[in-house]
Amino acid sequence: MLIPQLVSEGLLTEPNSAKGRLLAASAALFKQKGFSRTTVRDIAAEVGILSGSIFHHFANKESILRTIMLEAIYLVLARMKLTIADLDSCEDKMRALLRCELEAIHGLNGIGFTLLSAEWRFLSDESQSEILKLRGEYEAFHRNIYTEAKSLGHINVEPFFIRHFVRGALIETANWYHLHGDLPLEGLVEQIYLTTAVKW
Amino acid sequence: MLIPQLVSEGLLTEPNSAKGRLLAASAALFKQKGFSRTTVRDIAAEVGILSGSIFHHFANKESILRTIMLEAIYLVLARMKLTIADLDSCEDKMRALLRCELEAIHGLNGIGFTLLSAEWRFLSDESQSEILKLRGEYEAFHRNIYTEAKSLGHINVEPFFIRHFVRGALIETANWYHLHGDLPLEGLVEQIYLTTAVKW
Amino acid sequence: MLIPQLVSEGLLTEPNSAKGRLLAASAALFKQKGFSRTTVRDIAAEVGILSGSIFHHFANKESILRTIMLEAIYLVLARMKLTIADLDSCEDKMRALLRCELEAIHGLNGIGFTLLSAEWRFLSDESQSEILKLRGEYEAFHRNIYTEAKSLGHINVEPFFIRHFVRGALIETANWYHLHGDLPLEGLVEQIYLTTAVKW
Amino acid sequence: MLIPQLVSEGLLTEPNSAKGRLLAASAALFKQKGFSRTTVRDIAAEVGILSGSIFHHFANKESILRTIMLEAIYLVLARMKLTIADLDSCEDKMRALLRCELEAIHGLNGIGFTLLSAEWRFLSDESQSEILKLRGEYEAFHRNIYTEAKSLGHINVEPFFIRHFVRGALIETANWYHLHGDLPLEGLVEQIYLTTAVKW
DNA sequence: GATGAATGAGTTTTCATTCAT
DNA sequence: GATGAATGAAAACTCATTCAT
Repeated sequence: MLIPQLVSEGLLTEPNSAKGRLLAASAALFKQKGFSRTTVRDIAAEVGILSGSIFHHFANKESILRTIMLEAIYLVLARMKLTIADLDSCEDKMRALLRCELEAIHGLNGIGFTLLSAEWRFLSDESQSEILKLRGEYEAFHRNIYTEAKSLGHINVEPFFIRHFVRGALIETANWYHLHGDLPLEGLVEQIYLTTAVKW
Repeated sequence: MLIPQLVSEGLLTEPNSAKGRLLAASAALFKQKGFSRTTVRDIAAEVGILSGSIFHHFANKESILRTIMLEAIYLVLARMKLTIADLDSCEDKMRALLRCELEAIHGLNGIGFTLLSAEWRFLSDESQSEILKLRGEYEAFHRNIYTEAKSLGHINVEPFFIRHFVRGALIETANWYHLHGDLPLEGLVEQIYLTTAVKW
Repeated sequence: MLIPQLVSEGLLTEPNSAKGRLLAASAALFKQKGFSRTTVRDIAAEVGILSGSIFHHFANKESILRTIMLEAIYLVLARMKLTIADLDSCEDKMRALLRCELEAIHGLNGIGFTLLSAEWRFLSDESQSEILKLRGEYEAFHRNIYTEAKSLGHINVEPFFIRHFVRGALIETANWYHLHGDLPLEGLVEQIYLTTAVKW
Repeated sequence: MLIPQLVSEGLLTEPNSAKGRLLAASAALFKQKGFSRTTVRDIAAEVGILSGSIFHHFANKESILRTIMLEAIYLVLARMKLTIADLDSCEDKMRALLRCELEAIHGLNGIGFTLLSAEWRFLSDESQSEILKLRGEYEAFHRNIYTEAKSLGHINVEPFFIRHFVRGALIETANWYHLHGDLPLEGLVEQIYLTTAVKW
């Protein structure tokens, strides 16, 4: 889950470093209270330092958010590629991607994807476009699978639309689905697959 | 679109009153800049009064947001019931509801539904549960239609799941679909209908 | 208790008039929440009018307080004179005055004397000196009795001191003595009398 | 007068620290103008910082008042115990306590006790009950001496009553007695002692 | 790297008072 | 006499950020 390779490439912060603990604490607080209502003092208190010391590690509060988001996407991208790598059938890949995205949304690795949409607007314009690029790569990955699926007759709606619909449906699960409830993640994947795939 | 009946019932503020203008301006600003980055001074300036005067009408900034959201739901609920009223076929009703919700999301009437999810976390706990009640009523309405649809064989997934998926898909359209682009709203409705309805 | 004569002399407001109800409500609120934390809106709400309307009756908030205090002193002065009028023995008079002041402090007539000391500092300088004059008259009255008592050997401390001590002791009862508790007012009077009068 | 022991126990703020200077300035201003009419800007200006900086040390204005009051009581309690420590006769102790309380009331050490009663109502409910506990300890101390005095025949009124009366009389001295006038504090102590002790 | 004190501009909020209707 | 909307000045409080130590 940690993918040390990303750390060595500088894309992920070493989780045990001061900076890493700062990021983890911030992510948790941003998720819980929202970016704008989390103060740097909150974060510092969580880590056990004083607020001024934060600025040895980050230029400003926004850059903490930006780093969190960037790392989240790098992580998901890497995981997605790893997961797909040894799958052949298109249907397996579809299901794998659904599962992968759901895991990201529900925070099975790292901070949880919901932060990205929830606090998106608090990023500076530069940070937003920096992340948009990565997101483009991420979305292309998904769309490609649906394009293949369409050509094979697994779905009957344009990849462009179906990917948007599916993304919305998945993100929304953050608001009602609970990981440790009755339905295992596998089951949720199946429900979505059932809903979108061709039926007869 | 105005539904004067709601005004006379006290559920909607008279749009031409001082309070009404305050609400409209606030909603527009919240949508544009977000709740936390809209100052009461911004709002006051937009309406042409001084910031202190706002508190003649609302106890605090949060209660403006709360009022906006409450009115938005009252409005959508009313519109939904009106729309369904003279439809018979279940398929027509499903499409009508899809269209109705999309109109709400894209702000065709009143403030626009996206505000509700985007700024939800800035409501006080009390306001949140007040709105959750109304939302319950709203969701039940939708679920009922899907229950009917399931029994008629129009869909093959449990109403509970399909409603959640559809809601997510619809809300997400706020991030990519543009009202005045190539695809008319009717077409968007059809794409979602196609995606979720039974295919063969 | 009402002393209509004071009303006819313009020293007391007719309690059933709008102004009178305003005064009563204000006094109650000032006592409960303090002058500075009682808003004119609070007062207006209590009376059932809007805050703006208060200023038809009083020039400003401070003048409400001033009027309340003035009336309180007029009332006590009048009651004191009435009470003393048909008493002969000095000891009876001492006890009568103690009782009279305690009744005033515990609000047996009108607003209650504690307001005077508690909110004194919120009066304008002019109001303060206006009231100080009346207070001088009031204190002289008390001191005269103690002067007589000293010459008769009922007390063994200078009237100047004893009056100050007694006033302090009486005012403080507001913080611990309860009218409807075990000790009747008469008993409290006796305890103070016992404490200050000559013992052997 | 400083009682460094209290500082080391964390009950008193180091008077030379930023927080200590803030407290001293606040106490002086609260005494002079009252709590509600002292602004945080007043306080900040007195100390030579900007108003916002106050909130680095105190959560809000009320907590400044609370701290002042708490420290005042800790101080008086400590002084009282120190004073009594090497006295044997009950009459000496009574006089010593009278003197001790008068010194506190007239601000001979620290802020002055009058602040406690004058601004009491501006404390939050929690702060009030926090202080009430300490006050209970303080009053018990006094009452114990009077209990002893009663059993020795020095006074002829129940300790419960006499303590209340004496406290009232002492507090009221703040309104008429001046430290540097004709009567030395010792003389004032004697007058009260004379008034309350058994006479023959 | 961390501290702790302070900044300073900005925020929401308060509220007595005014005044046209 | 009352209304209700607005004023406007001042209040408390917020908080990311800076910086000397």
